[in-house]
Amino acid sequence: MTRLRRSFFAGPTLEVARALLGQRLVRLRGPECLAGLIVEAEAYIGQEDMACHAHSGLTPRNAALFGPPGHAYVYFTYGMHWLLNFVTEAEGRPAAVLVRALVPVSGVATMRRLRRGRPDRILTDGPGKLTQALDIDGDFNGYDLCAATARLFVEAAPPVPESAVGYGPRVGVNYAPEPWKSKPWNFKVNGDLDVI
DNA sequence: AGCACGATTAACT
DNA sequence: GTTAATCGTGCTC
Repeated sequence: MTRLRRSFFAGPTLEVARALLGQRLVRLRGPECLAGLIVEAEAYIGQEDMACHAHSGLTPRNAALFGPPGHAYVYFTYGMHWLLNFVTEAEGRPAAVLVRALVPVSGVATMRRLRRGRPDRILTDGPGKLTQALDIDGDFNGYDLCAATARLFVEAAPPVPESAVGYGPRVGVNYAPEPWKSKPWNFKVNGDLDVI
């Protein structure tokens, strides 16, 4: 399987988010390969986007957002959860795609253990859950997903047909003013294909 | 130095 | 449907 290259992540964030649906997120952990197909993603685009962490400028926390595309932006929230993003567009322009849900395809036994024996259907169906299942934390903030030796990257997989894609407002950003609160920048694979 | 809150989850009623 | 958990960050004093 071929890995998605930096030129992919350098594209417009909405296109990248849409195209990421169905692609395979791979996390090599020691001798193991943990992987899942991306079934929900969300775009955060630029300093003008009041729901984007970059809205009030560069800080130590969000620095990776301003960095080159194809790197991870991983941040800590609610005092307990790590969330994984892929940095997009040109270096200096803060934009990213939040990975919100996966369908596990490899290393499921390990994911169950990392998720403390929870049922398979809730292993990776949320942004904080999938980082737990794939053992992704702040150590991956700023990580280059396109490096030859990367242990976290995205592999090309069959694209999801347009008929299976749902568009909606982003989750958990009700604090943001309009129009940002209602931008339909959440992309998800409709139910039936969740079990590929 | 102090404080309010979050791109969430899980365990309640 | 409601709420506790839990702490780094960024803003105010």
